[in-house]
Amino acid sequence: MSKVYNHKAIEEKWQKVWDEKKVYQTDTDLSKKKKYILDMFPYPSGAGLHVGHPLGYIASDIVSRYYKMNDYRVLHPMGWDAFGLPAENYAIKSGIHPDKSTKSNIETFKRQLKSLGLSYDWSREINTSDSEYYKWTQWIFLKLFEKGLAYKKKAPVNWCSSCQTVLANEQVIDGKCERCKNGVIQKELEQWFFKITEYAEELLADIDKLDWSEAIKTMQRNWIGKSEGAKIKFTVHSSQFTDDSIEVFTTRPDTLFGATYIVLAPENELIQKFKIQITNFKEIENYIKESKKKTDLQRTDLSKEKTGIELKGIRAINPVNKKEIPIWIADYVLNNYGTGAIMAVPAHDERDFEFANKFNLENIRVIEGGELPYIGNGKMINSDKFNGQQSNNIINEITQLARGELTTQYKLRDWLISRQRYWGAPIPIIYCDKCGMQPVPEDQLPVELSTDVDFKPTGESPLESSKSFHNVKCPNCHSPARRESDTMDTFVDSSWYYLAYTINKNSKFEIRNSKLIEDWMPVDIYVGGAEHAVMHLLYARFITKALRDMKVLNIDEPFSSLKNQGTILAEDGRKMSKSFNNVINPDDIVDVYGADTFRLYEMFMGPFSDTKPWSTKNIAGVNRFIKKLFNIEYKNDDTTNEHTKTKIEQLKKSVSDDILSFSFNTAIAKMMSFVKDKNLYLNKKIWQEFLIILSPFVPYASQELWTKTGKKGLIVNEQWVKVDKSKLDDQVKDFMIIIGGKKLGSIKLMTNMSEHEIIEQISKDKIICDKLNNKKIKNIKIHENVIILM
RNA sequence: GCCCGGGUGGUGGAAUGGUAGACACGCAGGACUCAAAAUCCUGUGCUCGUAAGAGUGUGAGAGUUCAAAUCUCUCCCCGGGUACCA
Repeated sequence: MSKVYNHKAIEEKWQKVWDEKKVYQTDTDLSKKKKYILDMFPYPSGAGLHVGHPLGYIASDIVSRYYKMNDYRVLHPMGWDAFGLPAENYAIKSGIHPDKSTKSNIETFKRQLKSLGLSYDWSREINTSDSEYYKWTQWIFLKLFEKGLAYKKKAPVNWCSSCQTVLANEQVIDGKCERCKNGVIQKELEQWFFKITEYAEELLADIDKLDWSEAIKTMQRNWIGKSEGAKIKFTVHSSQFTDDSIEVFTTRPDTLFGATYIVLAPENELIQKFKIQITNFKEIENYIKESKKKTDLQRTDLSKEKTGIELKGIRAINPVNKKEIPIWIADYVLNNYGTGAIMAVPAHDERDFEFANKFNLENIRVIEGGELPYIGNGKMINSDKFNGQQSNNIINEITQLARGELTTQYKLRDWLISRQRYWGAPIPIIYCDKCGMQPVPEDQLPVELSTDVDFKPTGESPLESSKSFHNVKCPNCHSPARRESDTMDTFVDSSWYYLAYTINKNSKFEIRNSKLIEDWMPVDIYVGGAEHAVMHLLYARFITKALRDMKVLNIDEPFSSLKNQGTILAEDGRKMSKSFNNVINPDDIVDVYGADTFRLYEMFMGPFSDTKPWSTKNIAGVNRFIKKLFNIEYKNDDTTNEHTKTKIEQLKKSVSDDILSFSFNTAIAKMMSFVKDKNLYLNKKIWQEFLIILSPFVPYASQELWTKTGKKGLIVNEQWVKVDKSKLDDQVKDFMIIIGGKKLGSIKLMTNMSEHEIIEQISKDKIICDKLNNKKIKNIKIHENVIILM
């Protein structure tokens, strides 16, 4: 009679034992090698845990358990990225304070995570909205401010004038406000920035040191976007006397003789400077107004029709040939890259070519080569003394001739951290009429969020409405002053959280000169979604480097290796979303099939990093596998056979390898194959070894089965299996025989045979000889399991 | 648009230059059962064939190679990011 697998009883029983014995408390024995295995912490949304979250958490749990059983001290913590926009929007709708809703969401998340049997050390839990945490977010801001790495400048925001509020990009749908459907405009505000561009070169160079996927590394390189080029000044000529000029950035100074017009970004401040000389200024102003309605993405879309307008009344002079050329403004030029102005070379640039064609602008070819626009290198023509030379060899000389300057330009922009929102860490700055901008003194941190705020949009940061928050004394002269009411981007909170986990709850958190941080950093394995490929990872790398330069940290990079999980789609192949009504709640799966089945299913679905659809039907397979384990019979003595010895050694080796390479789906397939092998002769020792291999994947069931074999202790405290390499190889293997690129068939051979013996064996094989048709074998080549006859 | 991935049976996937489809779902047949469920056994890419077998097959097209799902190029489709969602 088959035994019943009662997942609920098993899970309840062992969860209690784990809690009581505190088995997942971090081992701090410094004589052991360390592994810091970290999940990207979740935003505790009101929707609760999504099946996509645990994909990464289960994977990192398996790896953590593996390292613990291999005698490492492992730090494997979890916490909450608790600040953010949704809680605030929810507060506007429901009147429930973000602090309250966030706390209740966290409770739900934590219960859900615990039910999955994840081996987190919950004594190290962190919460970014806790003032003890954001005190240090603010401290980092002050340090950056002190070093000149935090500064203020004007920058545009999405503004909805009917809601009187700043909108996130996400809240702007087709240029309209998501809530009231009115048009959104760009409005300039004084905002705080972090000077990440100061680290552009190092952020780029150190990518080479990282054990991350090439895809993510390439994305980071492209985002930083280093390009070598030149800044060149074009003198502006008008009816009035002027010595003004427009500076452009170009990556192709070699094409200077082909520059037939200049284009300024609509926001370029030079336009205001030339106001008097420009004869069609009204039209220009209209164009600028229109372009403020578009995002950068819309503006630079190559497939969209180009727009622009000429600045009449002024002309620019090409410094190399003194030719007078027109000046235009067009929104395909962005103000935040380069100098906000370009020289247009329609013959050798795609966008300029399209623009010139539309507005009938001149087109001069200066490099020989393919069809126009030709963007490659080649022999110079129409370029005076440079004619005949190779375009890529003249860059220096032509830049000198134009009195330009060779420079390096990055696409990376400084990090805008101001948010006109409530639910974030307040920026610790005070404005005094007498003393100006004053940082909040360190001993006055944290600057706590006040609770007497109104969440209804008024056109100002919600904190402006709080008198207790807003009105303060100047730390310098003690006269009445006002507090900065913007809060920080939540990416600031998540740029340093990995440091906070290194401190156990008994010690007070102290970021400065912390031995504890030094003992654990850097993170050895960082696991999370590829949606964070650029921004979060780049910001965290920047903060780490900045803290290193302040002598707070002694590492260059926070995350040594990175593993990205793929997205889990709904059964219909679309994204899981409330609006499609296709969301799977992990609780339901755990309730019906158990946590072990849920874990095993998510790991068995497919490659860790692939996007893959959920299929509730397919859960049956892994569930049957677990049930089957409870009916496995083994001999209570030492007898076994050679086949079983080889198979268990191969399994130990390949599951270990698969865990380290995050190939959990194939590891599980191999365990399934092992169990269903009919030639297996299991004894107790081999069965116990199998359970150890199984235990990181299904911690509850493996513990139950372990106890059933008569073991008293916990399987998590066991040592990982050792591989006996002498038993690893099969003695007989299938070889494929190939001649002239065609397969003749296959032959079973001993793996230790010599070439001579192999030829002998082949010539004895009837089927192969028939196909060979008496052809003589002159030579053979052996690759792995392929024999090529020649 | 730009940057980065991906496309293999009815389905999720395996194979990273060497016998395509491991493992699992589903389906079909069988065993057990009064019956059903559960469980177990057998089969299962497609086409033709009773079978042996033959042909064909990894989004489309071309190329490199003794040999391509795998490497190169062009195209199509899908996903992630695109700087205020996190």
